[in-house]
Formats: sequence, structure tokens, C-alpha cells
Amino acid sequence: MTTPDGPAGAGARSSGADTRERILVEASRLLAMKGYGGTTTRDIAAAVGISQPSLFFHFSTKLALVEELYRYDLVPAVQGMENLVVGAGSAGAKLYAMISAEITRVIDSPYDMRAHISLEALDDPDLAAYRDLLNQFDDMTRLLIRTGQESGQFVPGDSWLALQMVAGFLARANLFAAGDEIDRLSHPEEAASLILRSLLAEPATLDAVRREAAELLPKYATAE
Amino acid sequence: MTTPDGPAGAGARSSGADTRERILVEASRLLAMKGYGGTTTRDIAAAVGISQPSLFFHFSTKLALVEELYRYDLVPAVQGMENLVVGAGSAGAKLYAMISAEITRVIDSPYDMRAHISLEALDDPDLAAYRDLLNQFDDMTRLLIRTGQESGQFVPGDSWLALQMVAGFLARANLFAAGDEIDRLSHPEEAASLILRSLLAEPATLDAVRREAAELLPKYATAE
DNA sequence: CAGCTAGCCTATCAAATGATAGATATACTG
DNA sequence: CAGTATATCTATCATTTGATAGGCTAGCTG
Repeated sequence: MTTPDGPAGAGARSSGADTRERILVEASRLLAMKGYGGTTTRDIAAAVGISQPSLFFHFSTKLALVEELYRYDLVPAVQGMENLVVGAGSAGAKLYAMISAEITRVIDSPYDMRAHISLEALDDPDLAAYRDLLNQFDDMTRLLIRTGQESGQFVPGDSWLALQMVAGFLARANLFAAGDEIDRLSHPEEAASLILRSLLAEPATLDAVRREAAELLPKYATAE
Repeated sequence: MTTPDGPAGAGARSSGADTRERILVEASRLLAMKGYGGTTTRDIAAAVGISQPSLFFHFSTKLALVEELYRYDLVPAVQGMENLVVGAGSAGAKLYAMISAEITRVIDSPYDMRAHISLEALDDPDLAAYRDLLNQFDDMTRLLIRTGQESGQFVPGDSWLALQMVAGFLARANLFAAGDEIDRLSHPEEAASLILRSLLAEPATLDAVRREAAELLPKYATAE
């Protein structure tokens, strides 16, 4: 892309921390589109408007860059989920709170979180910690589903299938959050309701679940 | 992997069509794990047990290889969906039939269809046709959802969100079909029921929808 | 103003990657 | 049995890619 402001010659300009941030933004966008292996450090640098080696002033390696993106996404998610799980409340309300909070987080994020639904880079041993976090998140989600089923709040069924529905929906929501359809996500509540309706044994209780979830939401936000 | 039979020297051995098939199988598995950019022709060749240049005897380019995988996945899917859409039947039954048929297809496929949920390679102009097919499939799915909503069979709501739930669920089902959890997909009917319960205005009609869908299923299978 | 540091650049490297060239051996065909 | 097509190999190439080395400049600090 054309150099933004035009620091063609050299010299210290943009605050530095600012450049670092722009790198993360552009990298997340490119990684989401072309994957880890398909995104080159030259692509990223060009999008930011700096030279390719300048990337390595801000990030030691390409992997360190995506590591930071994974951390930004996964650490608050697992934190929030843990806060929810250990607290009081029905499984349905917790699940509802988690879904709407996650979608809100995606909307508010400066980065394109689509980058993370591709598990491609997570195979690297250096990112094993984040692979673990992702598994933890899924495990807790599944626990919520199973708890709801055993309590009778949810219809009985395969908790694994239900997990794929929840996780798949969240992933797709991420997937298009950066696209033209971002306005669609303006109502996280509708997204959560859509999923809950599939699980609740008694659909009429959805409103009650929603009210209960509203009180749990602050717990999730305490994360970070 | 260790060379399967051991045609170390040279010469024509395995039927050729057989090698071609093994390439597709191994490539789909690797592409699913490491993405298009992350999977090298050497990786694929090693997994098959042939030399890297031998790959180019069977496929002119790396892209031609994945093109064939995309075709195998998308052409029958769009075909089946079209057959369903133009025929008679309620939107709910059509959606139910589509979901269970798609999951059946994933199970029966020799290839790892996870490769296709990564849109990475689809950015390439040479694969624009398959990008279009994917969009067509989503459009038709959304049409089914909207039709169901307008007829009153489904609860009203944002058809875009509902589409993300359906598509996301199918993608995740693919994602793990090749993993340890493949047995979970043994019951495509349960998967379809899970989604339909979220959409049906009257959950009690699920059994009726299921019976109606059973008659539509052959139409989908006529594809290919 | 001297000096240091942060931030960026150009030039360049070693390794990896997609693809080609040419040799070789097997199997079918007449 | 000679000849042709098939399928594979080794050797190699031109690019691309992640990363390093070293220089230049702006701005802060004393």
C-alpha cells in the first residue's frame, strides 16, 4: 500500500507504540484472510507502511506477533469463563452470559479475531499454551452444557454436538464481524437467545434466563 | 512416513490412479491441519511416500490439487441443495434434510473436509468459481431460513445470525470429523434436530419435520 | 550542544519452496 | 522383441521468506 504519511527517508516518527499497534491490527486482518503460512512479514509491513525488517524491531519473530494476538483473544475469554463457572447461577444463564459477552468482545476488539479461529499456527510447540487455553474454554463450555442437561434446564442430548454448535456459531460470528455484516452483531442478546432456544427444555423460560444472565455479565467483564 | 512398499529405485508401480488418490487423501489431511500456505508440496509427497517432484506428474500445480478437493466438496453440496430448494416440502424439512445429508457426506468422504473450511486458498482468482459455489450454498441456506420464518414455521429473527449458527455448526462438525470424536457424528439426525429446535416456532413439530425430511433426503443424494 | 536511544531504512543472507529437466525403469502393445 | 507410454527418481533452479547487520535521523537529556 502507499506509504501513509511519507517517512520515506528515515528518522523516528510515529510514537512507536503506535506503530506496534498498527502492526497488530494489520497482521490480524491479513492472518484472518490468508492464514499464518500464507501471510508474509512483507505483506504485513507493506500494509502498515514500514519496511519488512522494521517489523522485527517491534516483534522478535513472526510467531511472537501472532502469539500476542492469541493472548489478547484467549486470556480474557478463559478468565471470564472461569469467573462465570465458579459463581452462582443456572447453567443456562451462564451460557447466555458467555455468548453475549464473547460477541461483545469481538465487536469491541481492534483486531480481527478471525485470525484465531484458524488453528494453523497453534500446532507450533511454542504456542502450546494457547492451544491449552482454547481447549480449556471448550471444556468449560461443554461442562456448562452438561450441567444444564443434568439439571433438567436443557433438553438431554449429546453435549459434544451442542458444544460444536456453540463454538461453531461463535467462530462464524467472529468470521464475519470484520465484514459488511458487522451491524448484525449489534445485538449480542439475539445471538445468545438463538443458541439457548436450541438447548432449553422449556423455551418459555428464555426471558427468565435472560434476566438472570444480565446479573452475571459483570463477572465476565471483570476478566482481563 | 516410511516408504509404504519401497519403490526406492524407480519404475512404474502402484496403479497411478491409486497414487493420485493417496495424494488427495494426504493433502486434505495436511491442508486441514496446517493450511494452504503452511502445507508444502514436500510435506504432501513425504506423507504419500513419493518424491516431491512426482507430485507434479499427477497435478500440474499445488493449486490444481486443492482445486480438486474443493470441487469434490462443493459441487455435490450445491447440487444437493438446489435439488432440495426447488422441490416441494416445508423449509424446516428441507433444512433438516440438508444438515443430516451434509454430515453424512462428511463421514463418508475419504478426504478430510476440514481443508475447505479454511477460506485461505479461496482468495486466489483461480478458485473464484469455488468461492462462488460456497456463497451460493450459504445463500440458499439463508433463503431456507427466511422462508421458514415467513411461513411461521420458524420463530422470527435475524436470518443472518441463524445462517451463522447452521454454517458454523457444519464447519465445526467437519473440523472434528477426522478426530477422535468421529463416532459422535454417527447420528446425523441428532445434529439436525439440535439446529431445528432452535428455529422451530413449535418444538413439538420436530418429529413431523423429521418424518417429512426423511422423504426429501433421496433428492439431496441424487446430487454428484 | 554532546551524546544517547528509539525507530526506521537499505542491503543482504541462508533456508525453504514451487516447479522444471532429464534419466531410468516398468509394463503394456503390436 | 522393439517401441511407446507411464510413473517415478535425482539434480537443480529461480523466487520467496524469515531474519540479521549496520547505517541514518529525530528527539530527548544533561
